[in-house]
Amino acid sequence: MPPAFTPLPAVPDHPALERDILESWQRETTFEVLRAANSGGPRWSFIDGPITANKKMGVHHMWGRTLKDVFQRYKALNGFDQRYQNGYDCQGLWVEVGVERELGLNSKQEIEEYGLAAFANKCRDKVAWSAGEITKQSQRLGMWMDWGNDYFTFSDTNIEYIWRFLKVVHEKGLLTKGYRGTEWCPRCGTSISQHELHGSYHDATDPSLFVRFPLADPARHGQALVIWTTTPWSLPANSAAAVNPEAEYGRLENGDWVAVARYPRETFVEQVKGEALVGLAYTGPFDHLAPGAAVQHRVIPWAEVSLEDGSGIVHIAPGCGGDDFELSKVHGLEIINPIDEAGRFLPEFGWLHGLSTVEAKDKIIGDLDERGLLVQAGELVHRFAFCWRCETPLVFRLTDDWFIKADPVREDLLKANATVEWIPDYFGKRMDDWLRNLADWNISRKRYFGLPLPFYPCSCGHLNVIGSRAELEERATAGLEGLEELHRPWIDGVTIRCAGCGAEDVQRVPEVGDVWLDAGIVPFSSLGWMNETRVPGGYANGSARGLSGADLNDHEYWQGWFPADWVSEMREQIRLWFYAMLFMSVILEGRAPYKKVLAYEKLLDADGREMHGSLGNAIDADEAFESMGADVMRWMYCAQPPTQNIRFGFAPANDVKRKLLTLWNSVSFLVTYANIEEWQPRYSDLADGPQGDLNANDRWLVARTQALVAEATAAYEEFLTVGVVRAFESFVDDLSNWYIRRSRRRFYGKDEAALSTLWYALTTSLRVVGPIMPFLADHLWRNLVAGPCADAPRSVFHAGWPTPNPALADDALIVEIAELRRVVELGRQARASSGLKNRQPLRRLVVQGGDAARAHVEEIQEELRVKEVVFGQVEAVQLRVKPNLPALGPKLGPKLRDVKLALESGAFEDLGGGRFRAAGFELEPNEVLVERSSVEGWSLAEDLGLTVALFTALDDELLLEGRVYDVIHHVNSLRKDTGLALTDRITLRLPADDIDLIGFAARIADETLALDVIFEGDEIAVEKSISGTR
RNA sequence: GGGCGAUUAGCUCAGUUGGUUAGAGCGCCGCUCUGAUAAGGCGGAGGUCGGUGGUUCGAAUCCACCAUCGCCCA
Repeated sequence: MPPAFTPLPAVPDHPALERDILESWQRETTFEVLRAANSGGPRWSFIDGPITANKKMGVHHMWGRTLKDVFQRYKALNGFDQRYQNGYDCQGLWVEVGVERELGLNSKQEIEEYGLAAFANKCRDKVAWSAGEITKQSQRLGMWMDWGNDYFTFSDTNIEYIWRFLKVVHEKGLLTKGYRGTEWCPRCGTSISQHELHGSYHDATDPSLFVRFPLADPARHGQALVIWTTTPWSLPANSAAAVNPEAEYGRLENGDWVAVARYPRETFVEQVKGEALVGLAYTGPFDHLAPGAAVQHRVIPWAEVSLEDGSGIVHIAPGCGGDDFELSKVHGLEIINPIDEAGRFLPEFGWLHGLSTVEAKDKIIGDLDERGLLVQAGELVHRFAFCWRCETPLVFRLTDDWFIKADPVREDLLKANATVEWIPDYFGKRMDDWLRNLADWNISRKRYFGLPLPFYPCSCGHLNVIGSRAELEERATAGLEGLEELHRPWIDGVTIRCAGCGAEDVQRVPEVGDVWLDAGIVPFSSLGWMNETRVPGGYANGSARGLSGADLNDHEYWQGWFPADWVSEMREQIRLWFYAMLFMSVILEGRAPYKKVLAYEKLLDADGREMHGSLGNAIDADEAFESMGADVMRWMYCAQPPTQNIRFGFAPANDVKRKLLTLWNSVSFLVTYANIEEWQPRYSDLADGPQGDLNANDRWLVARTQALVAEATAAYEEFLTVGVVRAFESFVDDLSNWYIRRSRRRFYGKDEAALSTLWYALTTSLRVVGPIMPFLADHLWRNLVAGPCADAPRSVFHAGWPTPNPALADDALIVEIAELRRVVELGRQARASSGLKNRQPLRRLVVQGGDAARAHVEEIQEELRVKEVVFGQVEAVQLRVKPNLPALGPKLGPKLRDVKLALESGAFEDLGGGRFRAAGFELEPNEVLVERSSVEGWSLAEDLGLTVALFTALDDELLLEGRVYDVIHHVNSLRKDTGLALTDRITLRLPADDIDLIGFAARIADETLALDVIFEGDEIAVEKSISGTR
């Protein structure tokens, strides 16, 4: 009979075995078979957050992808029917900016010159390429998804769903067009929304200027306000100067007005409260230019004016700052907008015309200096916002944008969020914070390849909002014939009839939409919300044509899969995808689109730095697959608590490999001896437990395996992979370092119980860890189970989730063995402190406490190499008694201190029976902890409630045996040094002086595989025997 | 400026409802095993648990303030 199992190499080659398994999965259609088997079962709805398809993935993407795959696999093992739809985010700035770079385009003007149709096609090509790469990488990671039926957010269907949403928003009166200030990227030529400002703040150096604004009142001739600003480019747009009405202001000898608190060492010739300055007129810093000349500059009160920095007087330019803009509404200030879309000064600013805000800085400072208005120019380092895509410093700019009002839905959003279970829960608070502070959602972007906003404002004042392609076609008056897809430039050629006045030539606004509309609509668009009939392949239209075969589902389908049971993305998605989905879902359906969210922190390099191409510390995913293997990567992600940044690198990967080696070695051990003994496993054992005459250790390992299943199940159900990893690591340690070590010799003979117990435990653990390490688990499953058992599934993923078997659980036994191991561990400590070598046998060990281990005297003897183990009273000259705090604390309260001191100082009376009297209290046995100190001739170790005492005196018999073990040790070292194989037999020569060991010759021969033992000469020598092996 | 987290051994991290001597892995040192063997096991050194106060019989744990770091917002 051929060996049942394939021998394992010394070390696993993860990448190689993973490629093997991928091939097997493909050949055997493992995933498809699993899906089919679960089809029609209970549903578990997971919605995949779309990954931006503009490049390949890095290892930081793999964390989330791993978690998604782990829980989909876990749920599949439990029989749940799932959708497995992957999604790609396909339009908007991310994609555009990448394409711009490739084409060498640097401004919106250059894009328009290049041609919007050609640009759109390039963007689409980029997405198609990236989606292909991401698919391949995800498959390599082991991710099981319905590849080929992915959703692409730039499909016409997705766009139509957003149109429909926007129409609802308009009907509810939530859509507004606003002339507002926003953060603006001058390079991209578009406003940047609140949620896009994430991580955009870096320290930057700005000028810090103190500038004179001469007062206009003739009575105050020669006097000036000294204002402070960090944005010189905004000075030509000045309308007002703000003072803190409650603060004291003073006039210096030279006529300059400043806040007194800012200049404690100066003397002032006049001092007034800020409110007294309010209303004073002054000459603006750039009144020689037309915009400034047209403004009545004056002093206004503002309680927010800080006395912590600057001069205590603040320059106000409502066209250049958010606070300034708000103040302009309160005080009716003129608004001057100095810059155009590209961030350059407008023509009416004369000599500044065409300069960028950065270029204008030095010229403005120089000009002020020449005109004697500059008091002081320094520099200041502060936090400043940059464009998230191109790193250009953002400016504040007033612009027309489209908004969805936040206030009317805020309460509903908070209520909906309260129904969501967030893991970890503090992320739920984050979402609440975000929702409470939410400003109106700026949904418009002045860009090209994105969702075309379906807004058609008519000159009659009516705003037409188109809700679908059908509606567009019905109302179109021109341009339909050129409408290839719902993207610019094609959509821009379509004009419609106004529903208000009937005008025939109403044009769409040029803006496109925020990408988070694209992603937020997914729970509706991909599931077929409000769609009457299912259209096979009907999702993949427009730009997505040819990229996917996804269906347009119908409303019944939507009802079956909405809301998602679970979604999972990285932390920053709170204010992005999670938020966008929540918002859109609350508008459309009045409830949250997901029930549970698992969010996780950030991936850093092994030293805790962010991974950046420029730092050279980024790890390419493909490189990681080939050097670590996907399982090792997945293990690292899963070992990470989601509340903590992960430190990812090659050194941590090596630690993981070493841990996995213990499992590998354990399997290898089983395979080696099962093959030698020609042992065959029975698949039915997996359900029923190992058969045969099990001893206590066997029953313990079986019970321990049941405990592993229970712990892992609980952890998976909480969506915390780290719990699974910890349970598994501890299990493998128990299996390898207790079970195998204790049972080793049983494997040298054909012990059916030992073999089938170890097989049962290992095989069950593979099933438990499969979702986390699918490759290694299936690889070993195929060797241990699928190979030898004809009636077993080929893949561990067809074996289902292990069913707990109460008949095999035994908590008492687990406690018993734990106690035994504690006794052994203490015994080792006692041995170590005695200074005697482990191979020196000792006479006697006394164990006090640890009664649960009583049945294991023989094992303790073997482990500690003592001849006798006695459970009983440890003889001791000295007792130490300590209070049992949890018992005595509540009982004695403050008087506990007295008892404790009395016991410590030895001022107690032994009442016998474990009772003591101290400080006037009688203490029961359960209220004290008694410890013993070492006695002459004994080595002692103790732990809570457990004391072991090792009798260390040696007699002749013990010394003789010690020499026997020394010889065995020495011979085996020689065997290894001379390069003998493990099974080689030898002829052993021992020194003639050791003739007194002749009584142990058989034992020595047995332990060293010696066929002959000869006592002659004066050295130990080994020689390979030619008379055969065993 | 407000909010959410974090701070425990050289490094990476555990530490359940407050309880006795605060743990693990890696690294280091020593020992050990030699039929899992280019593995395995055991022991040791190493910590004023960020700081200061407070609550309590008792605080790494609860509270307040402070410091440092990260994140979110203004």
